[in-house]
Amino acid sequence: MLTLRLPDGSTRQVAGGTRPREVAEAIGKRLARDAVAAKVDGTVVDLDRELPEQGEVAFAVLTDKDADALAVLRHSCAHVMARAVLRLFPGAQLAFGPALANGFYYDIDSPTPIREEDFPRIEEEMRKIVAGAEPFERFERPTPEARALCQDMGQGYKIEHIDDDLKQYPTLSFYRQGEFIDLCRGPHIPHAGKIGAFKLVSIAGAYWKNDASRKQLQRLYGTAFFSQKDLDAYLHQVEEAKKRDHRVLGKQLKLFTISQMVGSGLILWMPKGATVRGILESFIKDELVKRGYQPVYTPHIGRLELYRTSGHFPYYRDAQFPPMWGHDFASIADLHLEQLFKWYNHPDRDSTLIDDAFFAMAQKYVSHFPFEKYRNATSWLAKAGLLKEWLHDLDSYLLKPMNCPHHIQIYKAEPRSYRDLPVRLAEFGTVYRSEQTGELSGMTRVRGFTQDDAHLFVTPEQIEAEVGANIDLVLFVLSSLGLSDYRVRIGLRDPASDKYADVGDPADWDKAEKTLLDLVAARGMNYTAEKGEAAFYGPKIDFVVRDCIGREWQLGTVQLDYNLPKRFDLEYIGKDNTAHKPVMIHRAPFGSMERFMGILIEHFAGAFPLWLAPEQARVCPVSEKFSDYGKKVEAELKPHGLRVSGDYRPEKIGYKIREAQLEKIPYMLVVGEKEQTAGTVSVRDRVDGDLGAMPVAELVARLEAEVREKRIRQVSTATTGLADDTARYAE
RNA sequence: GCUGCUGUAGCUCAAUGGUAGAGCGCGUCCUUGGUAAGGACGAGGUUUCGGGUUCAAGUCCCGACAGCAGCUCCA
Repeated sequence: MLTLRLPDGSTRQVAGGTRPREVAEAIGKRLARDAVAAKVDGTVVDLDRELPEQGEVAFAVLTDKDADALAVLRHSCAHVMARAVLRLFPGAQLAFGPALANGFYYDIDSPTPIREEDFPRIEEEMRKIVAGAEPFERFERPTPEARALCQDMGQGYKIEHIDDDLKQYPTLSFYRQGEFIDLCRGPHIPHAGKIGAFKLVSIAGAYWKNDASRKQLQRLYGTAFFSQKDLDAYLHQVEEAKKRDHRVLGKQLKLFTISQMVGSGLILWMPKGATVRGILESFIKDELVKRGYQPVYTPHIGRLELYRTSGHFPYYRDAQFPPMWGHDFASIADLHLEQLFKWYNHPDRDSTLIDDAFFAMAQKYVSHFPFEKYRNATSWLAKAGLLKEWLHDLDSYLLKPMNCPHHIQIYKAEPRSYRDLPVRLAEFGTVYRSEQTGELSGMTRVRGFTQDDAHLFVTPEQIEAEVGANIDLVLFVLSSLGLSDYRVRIGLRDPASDKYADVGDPADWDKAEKTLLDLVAARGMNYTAEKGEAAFYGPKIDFVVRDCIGREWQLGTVQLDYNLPKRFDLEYIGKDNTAHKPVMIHRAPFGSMERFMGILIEHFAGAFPLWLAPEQARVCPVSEKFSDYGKKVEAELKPHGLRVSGDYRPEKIGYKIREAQLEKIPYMLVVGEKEQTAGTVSVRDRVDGDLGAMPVAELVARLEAEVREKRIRQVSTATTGLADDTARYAE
């Protein structure tokens, strides 16, 4: 006998090996009809999976009301889509096809590429399959047989998956639906007829096993719901979310622009955007003064030697703008070195061609390069080595990819005593990174950006308090702006990755990682610890938010670093009158002004709270006759530091209101005959509408209070994910 | 960087291989008004750039550049 603990708290005795379907039938006809899957001790299973023989389990029948059921439905819909594709694209091979937070995808390798034009006929085929309402039938095979079955079906990726990841299991499960069989862990809905509505969304490339060195497959995205109504609501929500896109609003509200003449990924802040940014910067600066930071300014470039010492140059070469070599030959040699590597990856290229071009250029410029040695080198590796070595002896300047090396030099500029620590050096430091073209995105991923950066040099005893204070600072900043929809990620090193191979002592890493984990745990914060997410010099705590289409972006960050102090040989004199190594904390509560602004635009849907609004109020005279009075009101508000403008065009009041409303100006000040006579203004609130007339002094008091309190009246927190990285890998 | 899609007026978008259009915005004039769009007229284009096919290219082909979506990357 098996005891089931039902969601209502009651228990029920059933025979061992009973199926959830039978339990549902026993409970009620309607439940049996609506059942989609079941949940046993937190695990979602098919309705036909046998329950344990004995003991006691938590048991629930899942219907279309449960989020878990929706995920099952979507995974099943992925199978339906794959089945349709196999019918229409013979020879197509299937890779992975999981459910996502808002839909599903299936990675497919088809001999004839699938195009968006094919969506209607794939959907048509899917409709037929759904109408057929055939059941999803689970069966298991011993792993060698399972492999053979995949071979029979010509599904090479499934075989590779078995060989790579599933060999340790004695048996593997498949799901059959009509002629379609797929290696799959499940669970699935009882039959395809449960899929009430679905839609293919997009198609994109995706690498097999997420590895850029492997074959690129086609990833078909779709979504599915229990009803057409839910699908329509979702699509509507997606459309609404897109209206908040900072790239759209940034243009509409004249906050920023990007010019191809300046370059892609380089943000030009327009006056209104710059106003918001300026206020945010002042806000942070005020906090930093209170928290014992000292301002510094450092230049935008630095010697290559600086970044060789810090490790940035060797580690992130690809992501940096090339060094400004002091010697023309160096840039040629640098380019040549790159070509050598390319040539190595494409052995069909003729290396003598590169060499000839190289020599022709090189001999014009330089005599102290070991030409003979280079010519006689027998392997590409030897050539690359010579070039590298020679280049390494040359100095140059680099656009700074990070601020820390500069700040470190300020620390080093004077002898430090333990009495001076912690030293907290802060700067809105602008950095440049040559991000891959495919990565650039509005303000959220750019090539030049300003970090609200600071570096803290502390004694080991101070780490806990200082990291803790910085976590608090980030939380304070986020809450000041009403940003509550974020997650906390602790980035740890991945010992298997060579990214961390040469930097730092494993003991220091362990110590640093433990410190961060302990601090966050002590605060009771929810977090995920992710391997391989650490910076190359140390672990970090990141605050991650989502944009309007569901992509995740790191904003605030606090990073602990034992390594750069060693690389730069930093020290302070301790109580014992001997030199000690300080520990560094890198931190940026906003992250970058650009990215933060982009997220903030979406967060407020462009309707900034009064304290941030680039234009706080606009005077709108009812007719030109009252322009003079309007200008008088404007002049009375400005000395209070209020950002006020006036609309004195010969337009009707309705038109002026509409424009101000679309520009998301918090207050519209209507003045006409009545106001002029009474010496008042009629106040229209962006959110609440007409507030009636009031004296100017009352208006000033009202606005000043709202600014002082940094009052937030409207936010748009609902994010709609078209994409989601919490994919459930149910193969 | 990879795969796919896209690139037409300041913005959003039309235009079967045959004279490039609309709405909004902009300018001028009329209108002087009471809380989300008054009216008239007008200016505005090397259809991203470079090649090619064709009697003829915004339209078809190739390449570059840029944007979008996804993948990879992200100090």
